[in-house]
Amino acid sequence: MADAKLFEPIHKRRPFEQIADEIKTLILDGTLNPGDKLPSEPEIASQFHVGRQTIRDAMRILEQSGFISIELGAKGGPLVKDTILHRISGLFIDALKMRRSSVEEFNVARTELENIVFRHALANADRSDIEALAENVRKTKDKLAKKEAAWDENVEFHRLLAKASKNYLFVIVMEAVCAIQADFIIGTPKESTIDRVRVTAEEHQKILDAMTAGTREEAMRLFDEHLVEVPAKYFRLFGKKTGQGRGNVELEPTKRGR
Amino acid sequence: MADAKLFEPIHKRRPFEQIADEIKTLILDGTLNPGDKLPSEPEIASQFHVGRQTIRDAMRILEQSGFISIELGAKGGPLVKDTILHRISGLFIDALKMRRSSVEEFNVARTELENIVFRHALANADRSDIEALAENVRKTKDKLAKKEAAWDENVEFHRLLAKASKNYLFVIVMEAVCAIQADFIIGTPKESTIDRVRVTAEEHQKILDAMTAGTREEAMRLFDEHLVEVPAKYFRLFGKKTGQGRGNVELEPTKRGR
DNA sequence: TCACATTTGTCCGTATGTATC
DNA sequence: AGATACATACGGACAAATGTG
Repeated sequence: MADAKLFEPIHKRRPFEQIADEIKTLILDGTLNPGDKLPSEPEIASQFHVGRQTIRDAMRILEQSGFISIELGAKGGPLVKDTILHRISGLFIDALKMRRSSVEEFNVARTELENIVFRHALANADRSDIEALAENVRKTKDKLAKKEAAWDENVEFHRLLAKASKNYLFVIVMEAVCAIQADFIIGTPKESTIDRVRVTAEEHQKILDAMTAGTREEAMRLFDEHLVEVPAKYFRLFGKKTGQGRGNVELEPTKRGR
Repeated sequence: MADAKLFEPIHKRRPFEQIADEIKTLILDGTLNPGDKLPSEPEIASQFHVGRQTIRDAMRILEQSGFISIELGAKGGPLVKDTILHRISGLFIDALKMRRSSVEEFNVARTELENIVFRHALANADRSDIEALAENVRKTKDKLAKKEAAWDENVEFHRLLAKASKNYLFVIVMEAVCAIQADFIIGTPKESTIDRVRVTAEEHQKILDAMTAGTREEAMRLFDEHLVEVPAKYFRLFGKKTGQGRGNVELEPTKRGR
């Protein structure tokens, strides 16, 4: 009897939230699919019998939740597009910045998470996964031969491992881990980058070889050694001001050329 | 030379996005803190020299990103409030629904993640963490004595373990895991719930005892046994329609009493 | 190259619902 | 109960961007 749900309706759900929910449901249940174009804002507004402003608020929610993207111009408008993973990664970074989380914490968690994902990739990878990993290493080496950095390809290797684990939760978490690391890496001296990428690519090759021809233990050992820590000196997740600005705050106006 | 970043500016950053970013930066760098009240919409609009609609769009973004909440009425307005974890959890659920992820996948990932977090909690928990866990178990038993379900308290036990791991990344991930599980649990027959909660609370007590008085191995064994799987029959993450509705789609109007 | 149509982005004015005093 | 202050919502208008003829 005395369950929860007794004190639910603190405040009514706002109309633009309801509309966002309805459209979100249409996407989740497959009525609308990625690639589908939604009607224009005035069109949706008239169909829901609300004003344009309400629809715009709903569009902001759907955009921020990673369900749609909006394109400008004549053939533009709301487009169903799944960018949820990107949004999750962004919120992870925001959360860490908000809590002033340290790079040491990240290194610890990343090591644990990557190891789990690799174990599952080792157990569940099929032929197409191995092929994708091989193709990734090949592409990376091609780029390196042309003196290109190929940082993205090296990160992609880890994403492919997550995909090979056959567990979408691992895919989500690994995507966030990669995004956080990329956020750290920005600002790294470029001279060291190309060499670092080369070493990493070599290690990826050896890990892949061990996955196909070697033993499980060997593969896990190589992967363990592969997980170098992000140096603390590249830590740039905010953490300056102490925050004494309580109460109402004056905002700085933006400069907009009009 | 031929780096990435050549094809960056697909579309310019919209004014309401810039404003959302500026306010977000003020929060992240500590100029604005949780509990601070932002000026009213017209006030912010005049400070940025833009119209109210632009500010409203920015507010929607900040709200959806978990940085502010908006309160109605005279003393209302935008309020800095960190709900990022809640937003991340919501996006996790959305992502799983979008990919029609199975409950088996969730069980596998949850087991792995909870085990890691528990190992780190075991290694890093301090006196106050143990005390918080003990208090949680005590409160749960009190509620059970009064025939109340106390489901939330049992979930909270796992959140407290994540906190004890001293790693905020684990806190984030565990929060998401708990939220996903709660999403599954909705719809579970109520008769079995109260007994289930009682068993769970007993196991929590034993785990806590092992953490304080027992051996590390014993604690981990008990925790392993504690992680029962979410039965597949409670799986209710969508997955019906096949999605043949390509092209422009007619939306259903909402019924609004006016 | 030059209009033209379409759609989002933006602004203003006004009205309503809600919470505080 | 009434006044006040705020977000929410409506309608109309123009500017900016983009694709088309």
